[in-house]
Amino acid sequence: MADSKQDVLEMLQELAELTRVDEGDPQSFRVRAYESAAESIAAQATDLGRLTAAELQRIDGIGKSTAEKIHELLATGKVARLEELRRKHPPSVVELLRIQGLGPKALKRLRAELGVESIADLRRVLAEHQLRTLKGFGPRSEENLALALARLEAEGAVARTPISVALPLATRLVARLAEVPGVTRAELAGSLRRFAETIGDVDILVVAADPEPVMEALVTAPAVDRVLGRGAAKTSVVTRRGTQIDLRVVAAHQFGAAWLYFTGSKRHNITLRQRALARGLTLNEYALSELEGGRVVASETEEDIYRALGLPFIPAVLREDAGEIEAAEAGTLPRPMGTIRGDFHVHTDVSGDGRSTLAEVVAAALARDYRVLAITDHAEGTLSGVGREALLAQREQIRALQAALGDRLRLLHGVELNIGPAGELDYDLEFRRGFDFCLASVHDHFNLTREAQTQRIVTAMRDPAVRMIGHPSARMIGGRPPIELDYEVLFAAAEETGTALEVNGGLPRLDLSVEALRRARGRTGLRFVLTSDAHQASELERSRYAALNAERAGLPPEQVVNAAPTDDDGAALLRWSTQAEAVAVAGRAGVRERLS
DNA sequence: GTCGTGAACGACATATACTATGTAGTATA
Repeated sequence: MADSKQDVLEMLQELAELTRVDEGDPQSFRVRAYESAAESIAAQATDLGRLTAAELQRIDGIGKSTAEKIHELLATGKVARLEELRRKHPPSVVELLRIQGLGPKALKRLRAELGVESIADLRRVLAEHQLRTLKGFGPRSEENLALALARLEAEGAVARTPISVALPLATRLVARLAEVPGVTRAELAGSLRRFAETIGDVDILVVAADPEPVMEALVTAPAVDRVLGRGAAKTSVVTRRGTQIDLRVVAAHQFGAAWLYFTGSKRHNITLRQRALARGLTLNEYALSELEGGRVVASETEEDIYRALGLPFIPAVLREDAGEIEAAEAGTLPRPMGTIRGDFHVHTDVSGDGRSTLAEVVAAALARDYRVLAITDHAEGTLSGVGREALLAQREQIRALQAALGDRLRLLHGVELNIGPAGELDYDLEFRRGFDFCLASVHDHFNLTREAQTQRIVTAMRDPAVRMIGHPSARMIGGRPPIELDYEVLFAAAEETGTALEVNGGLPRLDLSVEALRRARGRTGLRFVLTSDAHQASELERSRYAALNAERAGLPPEQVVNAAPTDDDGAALLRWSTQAEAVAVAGRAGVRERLS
């Protein structure tokens, strides 16, 4: 029953969608109830199949009716109410809702008054100019629907954009807008600022007295394909590859309120606005003001607004209405990661896919004021890997460089081992022990069973030379799904063997994921390492993304080896890396004794 | 649909921009 949760989620989401069509009401409370039930289920870690109806109903947002539907689904594979809705609203009708600009109310009227039951019907009605005969519709509605329909057919389903694609695009656009004369500030907002793995659109906020040249700069950007809407306050465009960009321009004194609003999440905003109302205040994207009289209480910075609502500042990565507002009130918000003082997963051009020389990578680490740097090129088991001689030559190079560096930066000669399908590792134990630092990662055999995948990694953890597991799920956001893993077993083995787990900051990876890291919270024996997995010197900055990912999960900094508090100056990290060397030489058992 | 209060019923997520039509739908966080 590994996928029962996914089945239930899909059932609830389909119920919500079909009920929206059924009721023709964008504000339906029934739809909202299904959606909120789905969110509660999504947050559940336990296997739903094991829960009784009574236990299900104890979950917030799930009552008698939904509990029964879940049981019905798990027992029979079907839900009568869903089947009924499916008959009433066939896929050809539901598909119509994907047309931009066509909502549930218009859809209901199109069906009732013009008999539109499919995209083909809609095309016919548009061609015969029947739509403009309906009250509330005119020639422009016809024209726009026809355009939206053509686009939908050209593009198919619009997928969400992976952060690895969206962030570089958004960064370029922000830079372009920042250069427009009169612009005093340009910032990323929305789900990108919250560091979501995939994003629906790019949100950008600009401060300028005159919005006109800013809007003009956006609509004339080379990547822009078409303009969805353009006004004095906001403009929306779509790029050639189908990513929507929303731009807002505000006055400087409104920046905080606007950034807060535009960053979201939507649910976080709604909860904040409710909180404002409870205090006799109202919050919109321009200001927090008094309900009576409208006097502005705060608007210039996000900090001001949170303070006026009786809250400390909540970092953008936590704004999901997943308990962060309550935690802020109680003073139990997770603390941010400290300054990163070292990296333990870095490639040079010794790896087939590496681009920078050892000297370039070391120079970049020095520029970042790192205390420790582990060079970890690929072992021979992967396509980009190298044999013993190349690695031994690299070791000589590193030792010589270390002598020149003195104690400014501690260099570790490491290696990224490949974990075979049965947990086998490159070289032999003797050779592996010769490294200062071994991390081991999965690079192939992605389709084994959950038990086999878990076992191969646990086997690698038990190797005396392995100190860290790299990108444990091996996923690529927007590309390859994660391998199946039993995280309970994985975490227990990591604790038992003292093996650290990587938080890989490479944007296609972000592995472990936020979801997996959340499951690790509370396991105080687990240790994590933020890494860049850099393949060129400039990519060392990706460890910052790893930090954002860890913060998003609410991971305590003390469980993260290389995110020590700023006043520590890397001393703890040096101890840990020295310990790593000890592990490589002495093996696990000896170190456990020394640590205890 | 769920939930809290009181045992059946009302409340339930806010506030705004843009567009096309002439008040309301759709969309955004």
